[in-house]
Amino acid sequence: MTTPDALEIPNRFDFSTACKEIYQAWVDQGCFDANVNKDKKPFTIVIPPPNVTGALHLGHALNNTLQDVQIRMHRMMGFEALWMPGTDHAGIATQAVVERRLKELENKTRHDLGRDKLVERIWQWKDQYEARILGQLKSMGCSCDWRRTRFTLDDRCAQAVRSTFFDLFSKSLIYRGKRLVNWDTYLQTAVSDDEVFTETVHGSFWHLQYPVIDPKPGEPTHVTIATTRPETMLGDTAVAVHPHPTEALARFEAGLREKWNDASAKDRPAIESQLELLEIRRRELLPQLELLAQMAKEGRQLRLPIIGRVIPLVADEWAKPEMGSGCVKITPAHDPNDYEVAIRCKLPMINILNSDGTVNENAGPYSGLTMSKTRIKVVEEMDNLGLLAKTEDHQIELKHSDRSKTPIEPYLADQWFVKMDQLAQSAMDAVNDGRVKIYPPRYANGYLDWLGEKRDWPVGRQLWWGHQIPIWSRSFDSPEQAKSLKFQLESMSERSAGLMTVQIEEPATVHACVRQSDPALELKLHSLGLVRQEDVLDTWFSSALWPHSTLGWPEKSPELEYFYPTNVLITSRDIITLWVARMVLMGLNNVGEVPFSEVFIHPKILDGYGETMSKSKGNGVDPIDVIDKFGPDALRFGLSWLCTETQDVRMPVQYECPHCEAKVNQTKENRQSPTVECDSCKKTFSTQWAESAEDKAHPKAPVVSDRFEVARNFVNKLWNASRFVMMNLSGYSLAGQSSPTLPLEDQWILSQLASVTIKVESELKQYRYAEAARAVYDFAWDHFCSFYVEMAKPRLQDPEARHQVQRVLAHVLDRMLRLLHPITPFVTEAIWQQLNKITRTRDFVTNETSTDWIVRAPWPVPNHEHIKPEIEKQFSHFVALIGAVREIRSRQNIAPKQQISFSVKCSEEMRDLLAPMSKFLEAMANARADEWSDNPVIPSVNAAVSIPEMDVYVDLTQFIDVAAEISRNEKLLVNLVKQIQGKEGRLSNESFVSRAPADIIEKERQALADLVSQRRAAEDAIEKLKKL
RNA sequence: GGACGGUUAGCUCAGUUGGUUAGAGCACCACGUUGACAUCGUGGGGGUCGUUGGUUCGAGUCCAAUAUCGUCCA
Repeated sequence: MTTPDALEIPNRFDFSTACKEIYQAWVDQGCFDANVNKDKKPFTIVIPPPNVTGALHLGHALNNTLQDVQIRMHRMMGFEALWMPGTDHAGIATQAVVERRLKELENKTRHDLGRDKLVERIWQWKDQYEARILGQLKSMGCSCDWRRTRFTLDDRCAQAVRSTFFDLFSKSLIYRGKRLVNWDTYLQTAVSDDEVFTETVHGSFWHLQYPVIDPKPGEPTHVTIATTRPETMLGDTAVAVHPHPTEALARFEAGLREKWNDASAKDRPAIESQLELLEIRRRELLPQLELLAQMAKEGRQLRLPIIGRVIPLVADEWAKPEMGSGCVKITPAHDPNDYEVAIRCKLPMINILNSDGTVNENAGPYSGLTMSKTRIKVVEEMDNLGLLAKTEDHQIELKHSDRSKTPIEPYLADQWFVKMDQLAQSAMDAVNDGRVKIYPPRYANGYLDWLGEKRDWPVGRQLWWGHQIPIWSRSFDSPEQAKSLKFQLESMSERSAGLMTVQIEEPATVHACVRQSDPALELKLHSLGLVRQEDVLDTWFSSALWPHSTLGWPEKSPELEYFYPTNVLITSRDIITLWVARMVLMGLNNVGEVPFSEVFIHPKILDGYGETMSKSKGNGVDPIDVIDKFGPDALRFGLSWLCTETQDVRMPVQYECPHCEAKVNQTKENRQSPTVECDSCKKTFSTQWAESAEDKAHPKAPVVSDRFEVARNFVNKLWNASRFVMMNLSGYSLAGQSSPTLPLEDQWILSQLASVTIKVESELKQYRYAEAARAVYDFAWDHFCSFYVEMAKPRLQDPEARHQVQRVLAHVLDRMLRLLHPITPFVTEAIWQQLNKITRTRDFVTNETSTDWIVRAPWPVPNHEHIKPEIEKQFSHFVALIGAVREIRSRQNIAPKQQISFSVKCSEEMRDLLAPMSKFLEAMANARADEWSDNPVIPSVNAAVSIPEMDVYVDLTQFIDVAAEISRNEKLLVNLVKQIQGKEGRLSNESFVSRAPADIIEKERQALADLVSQRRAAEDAIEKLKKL
């Protein structure tokens, strides 16, 4: 055994070099490898695969820390713990990033490169960022089984995707339909609703007039419609009016009155004014609408201005008599509601949009103009024709593409859908009956509400980066031709082998779905005139399969058998619907079991302004910056410390100037600048936004937050406490008889250790990370360092006591390290290695030999026999006593080196308990106890302090600062009087005495008596002091 | 418009079933550095818990209303 002296262990944990070595050793030893092992129970987490769009930020760091804590804890508990790593191809997000760079750096579009070349470029990007992401995870200490690393676009995921698609298609759960697409005219692709944001912009409400063809006497010559998008009139194929406007208006009014009844007084005036407007509308507009409804029934027609097309006036309930002019223009190809009307009324559909955002030949004279130019021209022309009735100002909620920030042009396109009815129901059932538990439970609402809508899932994307839809199609003019092709396909051997399935989409399109990549079959289909669908699948389609595709599905692999269902999914709340819900329903559909039994939703990390961190806002923080400055353990402990149940984490961040290390607050102004000038040294540094060579020439400033200082300090404290223990273990041995009764302080720390062990485990199992971190922080800092280690110091000098105190120190340190290992893996491993050099037997409860690596050490099992509430209570007398003495010292400004003495008035039991601890009072407060008795000699000049069951008299004969002592007592007196008044008031309250529980009343009485005696003591003291 | 969450010390946050004087870290003040740790130690000052009303012997905690901030879904 070698015991290091102070020089051998530095007084700082050098995380920058140690962590790399430790991590490599863990990997080399296979510490993170999980294998099918029937002797152990599995514990599995699949990582929420980070997008390969860019590097990880602090939100990912939080997410992955929380997972690693669970994995490491369960691994120590003896589970076969598998953390499945991987990344997500992230469809449009990644393609958009690569396309943008292509444009910026080479001034090329994706069409210049072509599909294959672009996809190749994206793979290069993916390789680069995947490496960066996995590197970040490793720096954080994530204990993933890297041998199993997967990617949502790799071959095995592709197999899972095709099998799933084939299965759903065979069950008729996938179909093609019309859907309004959010067309991004800049990227020339459709973007999903989730990739769209709305912005209120200033716009207008134009009232246009369409002439009636051959109006009869008494009939209007024009029909007025109002629109915010006049250019779409070029695609109008009808104008609709409600078939029964009077009834519809009455129903609307009834609804409004009902709302008035339920409304609060504040909201009523608004409804009342609505009702008034309704009355005017009834008088002035309704007769006209009735007339138009009649005309619609008669099949009257209108002439669409500019284009000259004859369009019908139709009766349809979509036209709301309470809205606008009561009539509505119908543009089926650019509005989903109009599309429905067109289906009901059998109207033609005319698309006027080119993919680049210009209007096509259907737009007549404006063909080739952009939509916005077309709008101006249309309005001008309508005005010239005298058909522009009026123009109103109007605030419009305009959709924009999140990727390109340009306005969305909506139009209807063919789209593949997954039918959600049964699938959604299965996922709702799983949560309702508790097979999947969501923590915190309130998040189940959003999940259930969203699934409850059972909206079909549009899965096609007009992209090149993703899983291409495995369908080959051919359209015919007549249904007979389609049927004949279907027959031909169905007689092929591949169909009978279950490799292909065929369906007809009305009226005359044949779709063949192919189960797995099969060039020969594809060639055959091609020769029959079938062409593969261009679209790729929504990125969430492959993500939805992640828990089982990573384990080998569709094969019945041993891993799938053993590790599935996984135990918990840890993620953030914004993808509960997009991802969590879909994993549940796909898991149930494909494997027949839920993918995980628990879901933990953790808080989000916000910046100093309460905004979510994101790369585009420029307020993201690279966890590597934090690791470089504070170390990975501090990052992890800090994030766990902040991970409370209800609060998002607000984290103001600063640039750290690379020239002078001063902090520069990150603000809304500077967070997107490529360079920033330091407030204090006035030199310039660069940021993540630096692109030009000139900007990059400035050194880059890391972005950090002082919210990690708590954790950094804690890691340092832990390191140094361990260092102290190790420096004092010479002669240590676990062997040898210990005294039959341990001294109070030993029993106390062992009791605290057992309690904190129970608490940490139970909190972590409930995903209450902050509580667990706080519990272990308090134990390590306050209980172990501030008291136990301090009390160990005199005992280590005492040959009689040394052996015993070493045993307890080693035992507590060993277990504390294991308890902390899931949260702070590196520093605990580093200490463990040092400790192993001194001794391998440290746990006097189990007598076990310590493991080579703490990562493989057993999770500490609390020793319930050590828990002694009465010991903890007794110890609190000591804590109170030392506090009282220290306060007097401080108030009297007595130099620390100056010893003082005091007497204690207390019971015999208390004397027997505390007198043996006198040496600690000398060491910890430089105070000597002269006497412990029920009637001590009281020093002539003293400061008296009353604490529970004791009166302490500190001898101030040599030190008295009368003024300070009077002021201390007066302050105390004020406080006491306040409390006494409160208690007296309560106890003299008849209803309190008669209704409150007896034990509460007794407690109050006791407390009051105590306070009164303290008040008398303080008053006496003041009186005496004033005489001095 | 709907759902959910926040509002407690200068800042960032805890506060379990309602029960002594509402806690922590940072910041602040005073004192302290010849071996665990100044990324430290000791002590101190500082909040009546967004507002209003209610239930109760007793409310930061339960209920209602209201203000305000945020998130998600329409």
